[in-house]
Amino acid sequence: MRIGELSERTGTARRLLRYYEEQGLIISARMANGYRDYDESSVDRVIQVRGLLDAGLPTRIIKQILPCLDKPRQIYFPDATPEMLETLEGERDRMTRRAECLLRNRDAITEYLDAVRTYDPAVS
Amino acid sequence: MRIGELSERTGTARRLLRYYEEQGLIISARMANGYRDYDESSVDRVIQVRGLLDAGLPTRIIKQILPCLDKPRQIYFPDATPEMLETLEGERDRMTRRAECLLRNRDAITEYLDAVRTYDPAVS
DNA sequence: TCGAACCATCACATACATGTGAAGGTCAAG
DNA sequence: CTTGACCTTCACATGTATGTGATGGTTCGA
Repeated sequence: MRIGELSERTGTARRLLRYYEEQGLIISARMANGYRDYDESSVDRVIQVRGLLDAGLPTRIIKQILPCLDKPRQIYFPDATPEMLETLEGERDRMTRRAECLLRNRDAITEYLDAVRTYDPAVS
Repeated sequence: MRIGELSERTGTARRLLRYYEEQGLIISARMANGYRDYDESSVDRVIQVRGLLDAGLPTRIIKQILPCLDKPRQIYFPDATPEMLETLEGERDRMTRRAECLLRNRDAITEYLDAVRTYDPAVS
């Protein structure tokens, strides 16, 4: 598919799709006329990337995480250097802390909303 | 305490503490000589703020969330407008999605690390 | 009383993700 | 064959969080 369709299906500006490609987060083939050509899997990939960006990860880190998500994983094993594995461990732990922070604060918001509605049921 | 101590205890640059104050995320009293004066609760507050920033929330949103976290919550109730509550609900849901995304990807990293180590136990 | 270590404000710079628009090529439908 | 809707690259602009440094006031110990 061309960039316009991918853009619509992922809700992502064309500009950003090109940017993600420049950052090595997605890839595209090229048609004879130079247009980018994406396959179906790009849709999920872009959604993944956006989710991680929204959760505060920079493209540099996302790029390192992506190989972990390619499902038929047989390939790309030998690339893993010890430093890379250490980075991944660190990021994994950081993601855990981030998620915990989000859930903790989310629960506080829920509590607050419940309290407000108990105090004044009219506002809900 | 003065800004230097708060900076050390939270691992946050002085510059940023002033910035957070400017954005309405923390407050400080002033000493006679103009120095900022923080109380103990500022430490937790700053750590909260940093966690949320790291998880991708902008200061604008954090500012709206913070009142939910003040523990003796009796106060500040009547401020809650319906629009504010709607915003909070939206952010709460967004935080849930973010956390899920993080955990999902974290698990994929863990799986990957396990697989790599099964393949080549030497690298761990 | 001098110097070091704090503090203040202000301003400019940077990294990153994103917006926007110019200048031009491709292609299909009228 | 032209128009409009795509696509390309390039470049400049923006917002947000952060870094860095200048300039000057305060405090405290040698």
